[in-house]
Amino acid sequence: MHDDDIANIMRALGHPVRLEILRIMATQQQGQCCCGDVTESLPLAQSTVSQHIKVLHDAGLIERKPHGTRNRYCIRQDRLAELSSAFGGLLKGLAPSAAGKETELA
Amino acid sequence: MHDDDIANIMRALGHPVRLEILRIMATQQQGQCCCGDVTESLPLAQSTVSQHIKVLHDAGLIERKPHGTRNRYCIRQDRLAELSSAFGGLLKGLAPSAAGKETELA
DNA sequence: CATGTTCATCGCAATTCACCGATCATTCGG
DNA sequence: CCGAATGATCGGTGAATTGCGATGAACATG
Repeated sequence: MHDDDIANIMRALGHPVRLEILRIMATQQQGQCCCGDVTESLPLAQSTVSQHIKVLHDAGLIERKPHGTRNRYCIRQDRLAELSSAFGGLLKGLAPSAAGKETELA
Repeated sequence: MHDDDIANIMRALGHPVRLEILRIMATQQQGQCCCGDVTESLPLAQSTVSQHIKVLHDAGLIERKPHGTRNRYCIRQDRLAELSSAFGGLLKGLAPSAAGKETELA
């Protein structure tokens, strides 16, 4: 995972409403929910919620499964895991005296 | 740490240049460097770099210590630790079937 | 086929972001 | 006190983001 990817995901997570949307999705039965469920739980217009969902989807954080007249969304745990690992790597790279660790080991 | 705080930090980290700046700071001797060091390593104007540094500083991710005619910046490891913990909590809350874990335990 | 439901998408306005060059404040060396 | 250096900040431009209501596409049902 490159900086651009990490930054993209971070930006997608960089809005309180989107964090809340993810949480709502996680709380739903079987981790699945549709746009309406989210809209009900938030003081925002349906179009706005749909936009936020799109941002999360574009970042690859959620998955869309068309199902009849509505869409089911669920969190992509695989991507969360990837992110977690990439984030860990990032933090490690920023740790004190990570400065020449690789050459030390070489 | 609330969603707003997390989102703020995520947004600060949501730009590849800022990730790179943090890395540059970490690579520097004693984890300290000044604006010029960063500017030298990036194909951006000094004012732009200064802007990005300000974003990181506003997010509380770096610390500024005026030192003579220049400013020394360093990463705030304490804040990274906080973030790491908050991020972990976020991921846990998004994990599959985190849906009624608290009521289960209660 | 007509109707209702669900939601993505399309404008649109207001705000924020990213980048730049120019300027200003601070500080060190003579 | 003067000039050079460093870097924050200002003003401006173009692009992206955030919010909204309205429209449109896809589907289920009568």
